[in-house]
Amino acid sequence: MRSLTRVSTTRTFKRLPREIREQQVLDAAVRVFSHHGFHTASMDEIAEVAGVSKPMVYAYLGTKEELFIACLRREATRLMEAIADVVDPTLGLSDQLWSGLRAFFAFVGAHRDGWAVLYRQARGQEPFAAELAAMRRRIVDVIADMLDRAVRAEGRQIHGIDLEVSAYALVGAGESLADWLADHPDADPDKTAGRLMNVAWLGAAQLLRGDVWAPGGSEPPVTSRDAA
Amino acid sequence: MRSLTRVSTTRTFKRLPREIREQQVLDAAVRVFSHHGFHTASMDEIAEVAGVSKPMVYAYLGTKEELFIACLRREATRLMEAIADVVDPTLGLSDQLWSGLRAFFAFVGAHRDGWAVLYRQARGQEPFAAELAAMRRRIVDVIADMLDRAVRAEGRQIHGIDLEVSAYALVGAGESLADWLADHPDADPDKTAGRLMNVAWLGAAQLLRGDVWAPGGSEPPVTSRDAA
DNA sequence: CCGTAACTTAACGCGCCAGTAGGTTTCTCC
DNA sequence: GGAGAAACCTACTGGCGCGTTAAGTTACGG
Repeated sequence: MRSLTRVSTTRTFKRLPREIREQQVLDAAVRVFSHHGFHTASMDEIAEVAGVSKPMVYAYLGTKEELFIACLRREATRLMEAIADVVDPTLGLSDQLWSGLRAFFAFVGAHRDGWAVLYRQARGQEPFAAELAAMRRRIVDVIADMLDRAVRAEGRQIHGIDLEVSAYALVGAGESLADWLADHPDADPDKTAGRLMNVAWLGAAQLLRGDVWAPGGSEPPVTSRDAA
Repeated sequence: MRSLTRVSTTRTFKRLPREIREQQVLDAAVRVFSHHGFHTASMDEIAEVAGVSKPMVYAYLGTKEELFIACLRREATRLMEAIADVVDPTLGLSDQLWSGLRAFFAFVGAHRDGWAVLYRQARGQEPFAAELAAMRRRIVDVIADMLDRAVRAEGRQIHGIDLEVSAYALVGAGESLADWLADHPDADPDKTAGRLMNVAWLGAAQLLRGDVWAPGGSEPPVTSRDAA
């Protein structure tokens, strides 16, 4: 049974070391996953986009699920490193936050596909959601710690869970704006970071000072304003 | 060809009007979708959980995709109504926000599955993400409008896109905390709402006053470019 | 220029699941 | 009490895509 294998193709196949191939496959996988979603994406398409045959994908990266996890880890690591490279722990809280946010939005602006995989895909699909949640938890803890140190530096204190929830809100706002950024290619990452600082940090600064919003009266909750 | 239909089962099946069955199926679908995700969930399981045979599901709610959309719409409608029922447009901005947030978190606390479907599932799966995005867009516009009116009431003005992004950040923080709430069954929805008010509103109040955060040494990030 | 390892194409099995065909039981209303 | 509709079932099927294998082909090292 003669199978019609391409006989006279001039196309020549570069032989590349495994590491490079793996990165190419991961690149393709991130793109395909981000466009189609985990389940809808097909391994055949990923292989094709990577310019590699399907058995290679399986040989190097394993099953579809393992491949997706590899994508997750790579993108998350890149993101974390991009931020860690830039944040200077000797600086003040607001400066740390500012530089971190700038790096964060810059990364998302430059890796929209990766962000889509991390944020939109992994969050819902249960095997991965847990892993993703653990990563976010680490970030939240870092932020909460920063807040805590800043508060203590002012000689005051905030209850742990309040800190955690505040940090969670900040992280959530950041993720949400990142999502917005991913959908607005013309938007400027730096400006987005600045806007988030405006909304979030001004509020956080109040918190650090000990100002608290109270639901009681119907008056504007403003803090140091001439009281009504 | 004899098909072995159950002949002598004593088990009798309650016959219920279509409307009730539909709700039961939707309840089951929301539960299953929220646990497994759209693709991983099987129609067989939904039917089983609903206590109904599969053809019933198809007869009443249509295909899997249509069923999911029905879930989406029902949960979203419930959520919107829960909020709209409570917000009094004659009140001030902060009170509207506060009552809206309370209703929002109360709903999420009481309908965790529904929230999971709306937020974690629909956001990633492409046919639905667009629909969901449109809903969020409406909410963002409402918030941005509230901010805008409040700012104008103070005789000032904020550029449209800044308003939009600020509103987006607030909504994102809210969604994120709702997510947190869904994972912490013991947490108190009202307290969570209060914490978000603390972080977000105090910051927003500053914004309304015209205060702008500026990075330590370098250029100012955003809003009122009166100076530069 | 030969052997070997990196690749390829081209199948295929198999499980899973959306969706359907067709029959049976209860309700309703005249 | 009977006819027609509406509620409900069991049991199949068709297809798709993961994961794998078999057999051939090209490059590279010595």
